[in-house]
This record gives sequence, C-alpha cells and structure tokens, in this order.
Amino acid sequence: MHKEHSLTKNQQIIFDLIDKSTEPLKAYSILFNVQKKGIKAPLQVYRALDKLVEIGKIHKIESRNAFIACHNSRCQVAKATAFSICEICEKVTEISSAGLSKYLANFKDKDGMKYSKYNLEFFGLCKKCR
Amino acid sequence: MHKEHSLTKNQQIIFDLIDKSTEPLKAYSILFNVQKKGIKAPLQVYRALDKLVEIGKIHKIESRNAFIACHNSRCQVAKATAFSICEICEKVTEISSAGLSKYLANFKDKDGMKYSKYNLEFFGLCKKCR
DNA sequence: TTAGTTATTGTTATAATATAACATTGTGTA
DNA sequence: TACACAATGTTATATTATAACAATAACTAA
Repeated sequence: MHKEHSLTKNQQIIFDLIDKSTEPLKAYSILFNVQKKGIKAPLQVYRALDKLVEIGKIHKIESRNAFIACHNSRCQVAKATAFSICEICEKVTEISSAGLSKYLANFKDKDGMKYSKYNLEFFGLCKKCR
Repeated sequence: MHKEHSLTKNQQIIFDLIDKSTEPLKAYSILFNVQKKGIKAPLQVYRALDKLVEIGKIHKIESRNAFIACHNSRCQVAKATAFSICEICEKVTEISSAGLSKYLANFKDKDGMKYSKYNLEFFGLCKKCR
C-alpha cells in the first residue's frame, strides 16, 4: 500500500518555514524561528531536516550549511541536485536543466565508479550583483 | 615579478600531512596530528587550510568537512572541482575529466548567470564496495 | 638601512553546527 | 488489545569554525 509522505507536526512546521523563505535557512536560525511553536531543541530541528532531505522536500546547500525547499516539482528524492550561488548576495537557485541532469546522470569516470547521486554547486555573480 | 606560492612553515606542515594521507582529513584530526610539531590551536590549522584551498593546493570536500590534496597537476586555483565519494568506505577521488570540466565550464543557466567556479560531488559505491 | 606595510603567527575565548543517549509519546496495524 | 515502529522531548556533549587582539616575520620602497 503506497502512502504519500505526509509530514509530521515538526516536519510540517519546519518545512513551511523553509518553503516560505526566499533564502536558504540555517538550522539554528530555523530553531530560533520555531521556538514559539514549541520546538525547543536543536535535535528536533535536525531530525526534521534529515527527514525532509531524505524524502526530497528540501535540499542542503553543503557549502553554506543551509537548507532550501525543493522547487523541482518531480524531485521526490534528493539524488541529483544542482544549484547556483551568488557569491555577493548569497542568493541560491535550484538549477533545473534537463541537459545538465542527463549529462551528469550518464557520467562515468574511468575507475568504473557507479554513481547513484550527485550534488553540484555553481558559484558566480547573479544578474543583480554583476 | 611573479612568484610561486612558497608555503610558510605551518602551511607546509599541514600540506605535507594532507598530501601523504590516503583519505580526506578533517581539521581537528589534522590538529591532533601536528601538535607534536608545535601547532596547538584550531585557528592555526584553519588559517593554513584556508590559504591552501585559496591557492589550489588542497580542496575541501564540502559534504564531509574534510580536505584532500589536489592531484590535478594543472590545478593552481580551486575553481572547478569534481569528486567521487564512496558512501560505504568513504574513499574520495578527484575526477579529472576534460569532457566534464569543459561541459561544466561552458554551462549557462537560463537566468543568464555567469559562473566563475563550481564544485561537484558524486556519490555511489566504489569498485571494492560494490 | 630603515621605516612603513602586509602577511603570518600565537593565544584565549567563544560561536556555530551537529549528534549521542535515553525516556516518552503517538500512530498504524495485526 | 497489544505489538511494532516512527516521531518526540530532553539533557548533555561532540564537532566544526571564527572573533579579537597582541606579537613576530617578511616584503617594499625611500
């Protein structure tokens, strides 16, 4: 019996916050913002974040230790992610390019490594900051 | 007058350690290993790491908070990095593929963002762990 | 060479990010 | 109901990284 991932209370609170945000959020900034909703401890935040990442509702921007909601509608599991990051204003955008994802999904290195997942972060200047 | 980046004492000690290592090293593991050489504080390690990353002698594996020596002979500045990471044994290898680097260096997203740098991390199982 | 400048170092303290361990509560299901 | 399992709550602590400032070394130009 298949079941959509319905979020639990804490997961929903934290997802809503991230989803509303226009910028990536850091764990302790999330914690600060949900304390009035009864989430008091870092672990409660990290557990929800872990789960949300696992089911693909959010992504972690590794170079920034921050989290953004997935805006790639078909992305149910986080196995192929690409972002652009502005080095001045820190704006982060999820890249949705069929060509890019096809190229990377098919990429094989010479060691014969089989890849099940990748994360790509581009850095540069966004239109506004250029 | 051009000058090769000659490393300072601390930078050299820390680079040697990373360069000899067969696996990525974490900052506090580095600290532990160089204490007998007189490097006593985290900041001394982080400062050397920052500089070594800046001049391209080492790379940071963002998803692991760990550092490896650059084995891409021509890589003097860290602006285009790609790694494969085994999710079981945690072996990390720098990918050196002309095709890949060319594809990514030329990649332009639809927002017209101009990229000056990227970091790509592939995850999967290495030959041994498959 | 000497002063000015800049990079590097040393040091203490602290900030920011993340997990361990364990008791408790809720939720779905047989 | 009772079992299994996921999620929660809580305290403590581990891990990763930087702030602030004083001291020293290295480079540059008059």
